[in-house]
Parts: sequence; structure tokens; C-alpha cells
Amino acid sequence: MSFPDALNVLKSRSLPALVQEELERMIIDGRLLPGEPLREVALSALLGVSRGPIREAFRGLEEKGLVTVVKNCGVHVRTLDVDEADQIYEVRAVLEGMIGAKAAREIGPEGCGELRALIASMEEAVSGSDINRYTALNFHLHDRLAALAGNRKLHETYNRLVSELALFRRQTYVHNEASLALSLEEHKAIVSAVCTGDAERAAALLQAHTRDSRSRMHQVLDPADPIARSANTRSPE
Amino acid sequence: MSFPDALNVLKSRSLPALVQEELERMIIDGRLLPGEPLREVALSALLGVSRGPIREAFRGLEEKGLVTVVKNCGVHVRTLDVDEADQIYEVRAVLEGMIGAKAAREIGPEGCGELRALIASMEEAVSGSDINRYTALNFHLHDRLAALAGNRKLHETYNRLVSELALFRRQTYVHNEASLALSLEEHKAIVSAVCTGDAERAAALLQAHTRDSRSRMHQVLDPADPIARSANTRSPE
DNA sequence: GTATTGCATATTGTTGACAATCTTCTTGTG
DNA sequence: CACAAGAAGATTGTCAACAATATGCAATAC
Repeated sequence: MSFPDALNVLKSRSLPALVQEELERMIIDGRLLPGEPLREVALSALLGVSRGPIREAFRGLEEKGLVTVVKNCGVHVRTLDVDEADQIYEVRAVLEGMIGAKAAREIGPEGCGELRALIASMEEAVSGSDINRYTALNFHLHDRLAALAGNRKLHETYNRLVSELALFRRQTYVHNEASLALSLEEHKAIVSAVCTGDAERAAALLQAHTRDSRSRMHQVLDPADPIARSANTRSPE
Repeated sequence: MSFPDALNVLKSRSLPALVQEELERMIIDGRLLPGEPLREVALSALLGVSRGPIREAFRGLEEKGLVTVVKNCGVHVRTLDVDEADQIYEVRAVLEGMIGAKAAREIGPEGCGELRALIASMEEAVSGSDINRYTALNFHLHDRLAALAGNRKLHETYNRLVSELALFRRQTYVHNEASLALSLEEHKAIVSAVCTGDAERAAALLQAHTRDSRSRMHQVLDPADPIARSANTRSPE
């Protein structure tokens, strides 16, 4: 990091903000698991700050829905049950439809170039059976679509729900090479609809994609579940 | 407050949580205005607590989008510009459609009774030209609809956006007796569609209602604005 | 008169200390 | 041996003190 960059960080970032971001990363990428306690004193030692900023960060994370704070008992990474995950998926599907429609209407050549480059990278990841890379690109593609829809509140609202889902999806995100290939085809179709300006198709494809993801979650949890049955050979998200 | 209630509050509610709720009420009901600074020391004296819990509450409010926290400069009630308000309305319209459809499908006799009672109260408020009471009932009706949709994440997502809009709407919420009467008719139609299980109509009415509200906002800000022109004789929200 | 510098004040950011609460372990009793 | 009570330890909640930073005002220089 250059001196100007370091100076900028020092002047604009407080300890609570930095701590909150780090803890959020740890939660989203699985270093902190649902149900796991977050100990003020241990984190204070680990991160080299006093407990005050950690307490402040906890409040932000609580409001973001990633942790639960119980007076006198401590803070835990929040656990999400299947009912709540279902509810999130239901709302997410509607928002995905909105994202697809708006992105298809608003996108320009630069945006399409970007999405197509992401698809190309995803193709490489599938060829190399690099599941981790594919997962990261998958997330990035959806994030970019939400941003290209051109409504920041929509993007934020979507991201909030997706972050909460991360508490749950990690337990149920199971895939193999066949399902990766299928997922890639779905993403290609979505990007194609968006880049040709077909708002209705883009919306429908993204909504179906979300519903598949939800069905697949149920299949992993309970193969006999009726919702899971609709996910026979669909993509793993 | 009874002793058991007071004991319950004491055992389960921390100072930061109480402070956050109080500040949020002050923001939503206009006692604290957008742009207004929130001084730790002054609030500490006012609320009778030390600065630590206040700082914690600020972090929660920041994550909720109601305040901005700038390092070394302090905390201010967030100001919302018309672009952001537009974006919120756009997302809100889609969520309202979802709420209307789901409420119409899921509602039972108790829920309908509740909504009809609220409409009756709103009729009284209109008869008595009690604008404040009508406003509170109006908000309550929308909140109950969102709850009756039967998806908690949808309700929370909707509430978050509505809370943020409160930062802006207070400046633009203008009405008179004629517009109150019109608003009441719209709400009657919405409740009627929901209670007869007409999901499509309920969704369409709620979306139109939201779009009217947005248009009206623009009319107050700039009568020559093209978006405002579509709100000629519509209801004030 | 204007611009710059220095100082005082107000406020924020962080830390450590103390009190309160919960959990776990140990001891005593039946 | 099982259960209850008490003590110890771990942790959280809050406060006050100190350091750091921003803002406003007065004094000085050009």
C-alpha cells in the first residue's frame, strides 16, 4: 500500500468500521460459522484493538442481520433456518426479476462486454473443474447484474438478502461437474437475454434460476421434500 | 408499566438497544430532522447514559441507513435526495405488488376484519379532518398488509425502505381534505381486492398507489417536473 | 483589508477499570 | 451417589479518563 493510500485509510476509516468489515468477511467466507460465539476479549487480542470498537462493530453486524446480540450472554453468528431461507428466496426471486428486466433495458455495450467476459471466465473454471473459482465468479456475475440494473437501492436490498443467505447456503451448496455445466448454460442464457434487451426473458430466466436454487437447497436438506422434487436435474444454486 | 414488565425490560434490553430505538423514533416522527447533528455528549446528558452505549446505537442506526457517521466529524441524520427517493419508490412498488398478491392469497377472516377496522378508523379521521390521525392509520394499514403477506423477510425489507423514505417524505407530505378523501377511496379498493382474494388486482392497485405517491412527491418539489404531471388529482402519498 | 497562523474549545475515538451477570466447578448435605 | 448451594472464573455492560481531531476565533503579517 502506498503512503497516500495508507494515509487515506487512516483518515477515513475508524476501528469499528474496519472491525465490522473484517468480521463480515470472516462470516461470509466461512471462517466464522453460524452459531459460533464472537468473544469480545478474544477478538480484542486477535485484532489488537480494545473492546469498545468491537462492541460498536457488533451493533452494525446485528443490524445487518449477520449476528445475534443477547444481553449478558454474548454475540453469535446468526443461524438461519430453512423457513427463513425460503422467505429470503421468495423475496429474492421477485428482486431478481426486477434486476433482469432493468438490466436488459439499461445495459450498454460496456456492460455487455463485462458480462460476457465473466461468462468466459466461468467457462474456463468449468473446463478446469475449479469449483471455488466458479463459485466466486458466479457471485460476481449476479452482483454485477444487480449493479447494472441502475438502481442503487435495488442493489443494496438485493445484497442484504444475499448476505443473509450466505449464513445458510454454505451448508447446502453442493455441486459436481455436471451441475456446474448446467449452471453455466443457465448463466449464458441470462446474459444473452440481458444483452439482447429482452427484459421479459431476462426476468423470467433469473426468477427461474432463483427458484431452482431454492429447490436444490431443499434437495440437499431432504430429498423427499416436495419442493426439492422440482430440482431434478437443475443447476446447483 | 407493571413491575413484571419493567423487570422484563431490564433483563432483556441493553442501553444501546434502548437508545437506538429512541433515536429512531425521534428520526421517524420528525423530532430529529435530516442533516441534523447528533452530539454524543448532549445525548449522553439528555438520555442519562454514558457515551459508549450511544456510540453503539449510532452504529446500528448507520447500518439501518438512518444516519451518516463520519470519522472525527460526528453523526448526522441522513439526508435523502430525490434520486435516491425515486430509487426507493421503484423498489417499493415491486415489493408492494408482491405484498398485495401474497396478502390476497394468504389472508383469513381475522386479517380482513382487522383491515376493515382500520379503514373504518380512517373514515372517521377523514370525517373529522384529522390529518395526523389519518397519516398514522395509513402507515399502520400498509404495515399490517406487509405483515399479512406472510413473509417476514418481505415485511422487514419493506420496512427498511419505508423507514429510509421517512427521511424524505416528511418534507414532501402535503395534503388537504380532497386528497385525503381520494386516498381513502384508494385504500378501500386495495382492502377490498385483498379481502376478496383478487391477487392480481390487489397487486396492481398497490403498485399504482406507490407510483402515485412518487408522482406526488415530484409535484411538491417541482410542479413542472414530467413525473409530477401524472399526479394531477391523485392521492397525496 | 485580506490571508495566515496560533490558540482555545468542542467533540470524537479509544482505552482501561469497575460493576454486573452468567457459566462452570467445587464442596457440603442427605 | 445425587443434588443443592456457594465460590470462582469468564464474560459482558457501562463509565470515566485521556488522546486525537476538527472548528472557530483572535492575533499577526503583508
